Amino acid sequence: MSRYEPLKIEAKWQERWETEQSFVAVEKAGVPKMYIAEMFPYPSGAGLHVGHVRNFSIVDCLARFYRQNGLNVLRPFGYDTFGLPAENYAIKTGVSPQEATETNIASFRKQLKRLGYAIDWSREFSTSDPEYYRWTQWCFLQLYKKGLAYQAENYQWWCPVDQTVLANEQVEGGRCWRCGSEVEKKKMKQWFFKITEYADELLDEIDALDWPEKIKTMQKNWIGRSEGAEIDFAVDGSKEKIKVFTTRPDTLFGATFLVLAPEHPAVEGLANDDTKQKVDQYRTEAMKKSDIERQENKEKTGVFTGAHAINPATGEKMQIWVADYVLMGYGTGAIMAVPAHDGRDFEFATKFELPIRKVVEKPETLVDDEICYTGEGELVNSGNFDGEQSSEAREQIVAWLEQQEVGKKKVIYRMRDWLISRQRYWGAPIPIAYDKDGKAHAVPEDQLPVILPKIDDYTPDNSGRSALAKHPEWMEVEIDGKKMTRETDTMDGYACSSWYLWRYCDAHNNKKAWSPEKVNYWAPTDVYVGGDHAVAHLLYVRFWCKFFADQGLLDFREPVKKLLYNGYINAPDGKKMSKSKGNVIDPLDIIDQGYGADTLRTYELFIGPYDLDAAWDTKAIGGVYRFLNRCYNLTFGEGENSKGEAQVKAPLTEVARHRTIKKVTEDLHRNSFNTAVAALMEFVNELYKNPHTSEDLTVLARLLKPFAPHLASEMLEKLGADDVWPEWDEKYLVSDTVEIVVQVNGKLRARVMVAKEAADDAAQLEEAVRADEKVKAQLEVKQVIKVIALPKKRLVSFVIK
RNA sequence: GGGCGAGUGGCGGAACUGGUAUACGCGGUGGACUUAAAAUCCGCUUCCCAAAAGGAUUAUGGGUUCAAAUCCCAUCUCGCCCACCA
Repeated sequence: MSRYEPLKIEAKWQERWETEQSFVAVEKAGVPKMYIAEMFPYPSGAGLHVGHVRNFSIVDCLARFYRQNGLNVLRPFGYDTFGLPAENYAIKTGVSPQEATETNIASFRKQLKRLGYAIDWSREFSTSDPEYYRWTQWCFLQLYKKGLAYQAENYQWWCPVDQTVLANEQVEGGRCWRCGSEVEKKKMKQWFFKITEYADELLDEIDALDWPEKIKTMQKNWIGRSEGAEIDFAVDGSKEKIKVFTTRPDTLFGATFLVLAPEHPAVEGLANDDTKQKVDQYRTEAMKKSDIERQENKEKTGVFTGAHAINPATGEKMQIWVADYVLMGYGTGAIMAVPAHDGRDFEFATKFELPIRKVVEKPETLVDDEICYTGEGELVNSGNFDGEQSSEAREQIVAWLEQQEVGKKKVIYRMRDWLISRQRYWGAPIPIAYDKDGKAHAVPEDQLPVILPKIDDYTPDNSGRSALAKHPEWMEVEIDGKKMTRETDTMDGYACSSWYLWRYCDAHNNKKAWSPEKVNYWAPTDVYVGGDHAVAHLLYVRFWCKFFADQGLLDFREPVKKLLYNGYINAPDGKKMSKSKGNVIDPLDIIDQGYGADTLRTYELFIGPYDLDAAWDTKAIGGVYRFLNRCYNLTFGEGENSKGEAQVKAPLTEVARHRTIKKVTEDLHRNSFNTAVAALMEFVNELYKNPHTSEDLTVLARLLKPFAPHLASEMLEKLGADDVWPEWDEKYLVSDTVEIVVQVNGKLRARVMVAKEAADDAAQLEEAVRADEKVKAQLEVKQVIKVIALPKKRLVSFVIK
């Protein structure tokens, strides 16, 4: 008898798939397509880890499942290669990012092949290929042409360690997402993509997406739409006006002072001789503080500017203060303070003894002893608006302000435009050059790509520019006959990953970024699988999709139909795997220990629901190996461990077979991989116990193939069968007699076998159940008040007294 | 502080629409095979009780229902996201 030797089987099938180019996808008119992808990885020097394997195995399982179901499947693969780690590695070791990336990709590719993934390798690319970033630069130019790529000088997040600016999305709790160091504010001229242009659409279409609620909520929070009004407050004795944003214009009559952010440009002109020194000192100190420090101390601080504003509703003079609880980055950087109806204003007013005026009456039903009431209610002390409901007064007051031209309705977003300049070498150069007056010009499309030159010293020079600035020979360029200087910033890596899903559909087009026919055949991506980038990447792809749809280059406005967000694989102790802790599990080690790729893949799908984090269990993987071994023995064994081929048709396994087909099929449709594997295990246990047929084994192998493709292929070859996904017949799932559960006063008291015909009718069912001895004994002494017979649920419930 | 989600054996988890709680796997344990071990195969394994009968049990306390892990309310715990956002 032969033994299950996964490594041998796997090498054989991997070689065959390679030579036969088994997974090359071709557009086929009239055949339903299925485009499945994972979020492409950054190929780090550490190689694949088990977290990747989980992510990729989900994709592969679905891709193979749909392929077996006759769909035209696209399952591509690529690499997100630009980024800091390669550059920092280069600075440390002198190995160029180009070289390191190539080496890393080679090892990733080797590992991926050893996992037996059904990848269309003909479409492979990485974002640092000039032939790829040529089109990333082209995308930039399209945005530039439409005014959606622009330059602005402003305070930006700056990471002093990585020496680059960061997008808002890359600042996590005041720290750099890459290196964890505290970020600073630095005033710089930078490139932006105008994602806010699409803020409303990005927000409004979230609800319709078949994405996890968690991700949808995060995106909504991130966009952070708020509706309100912008109101002008005249400065007393000056022509100056201060614009404030408020979501509660209904409380305007209760605004008793204004507060400006320390960075607010108007502050300077407001201070008088008496207050100037104090104001300047407060501003300097506040601006020195990092955001983390500002957040740590929530005790309100602030200074009076000495100036007053006029409340446009009451005509009253109100003091103008400076305080750091007002943020320059949100709204207008100035607020009207309504201490009676805002907690923060209340705290501030109490501390500095500023007036508090109630303008919203708490509904009497509310017995709330809070002095500051932030809810809705009837307006008081509000002139003509007294007696209105606050929720309705909002509109009325705004209309009144609009009439007097001192305010207007306004919607603002928490989301900022996307800052894409990076002062680093290892990224796609921004295709812009400056003339001698410093004016920006687009590099003509026929001069793309702007090649990232090979250099020796990658260290930024501390000037706020990338290492490219040290190469004047590269920076010089002639455009339309004029000498110009190239932009030395490169693009955020997220720009590169914002369109790769479409490049997969037409990966080697050297005339265009993609041909719309090909992309519109495959895309949008039907299933996109990842465990990271909940906001940034997934928001950017949606943004570019809408933009390119508007340019007529895509027929769809949402790039991802279904998003699966998989959980992490943690170390056995539940902690994150990390190199420094030395608790990393190497997938190749597991394979080479003799378990093989099939066991590893199946184990990672069996470990738990795909969307939850799971802890690696070194022992549990043995259980999956035993299961595959049993599959092998059923097919290749000579009877020692199985009951062999049945001479007659075996009704027992027939039922189990159809039940299993149904269960596995339905489970895969709802992405319940762990229960699908469990169903296969049950089926195998059944086959061990009962005489079975080669039909049983064929079905087993077909159902097993998405999980353990090598072994399943080997089994199918032996059985002389194809891998077409089997169908179940409901007729096998109903038997002549059915088990009826009998409950008495809600408790399970008996299980009674009843003929199916009788069980299908409520009256007959009750009669049949009452005939049972055990049930009789239960019902004998007491009076039956109510009987509920449910044929469909196979249940009878008695209530007795 | 606000929002969302989750709490089921020794462990990972199953129960999809309220209807047999604890599938499947790990671990544990008993047996078969073996001189022995490994591998393999076959049992048992939520808890209480010597066994059966029986009882209890899905974080805790209430409620709705003939029937609740599932629905509702409150409390506790954990996780994630947002957060001086006007």
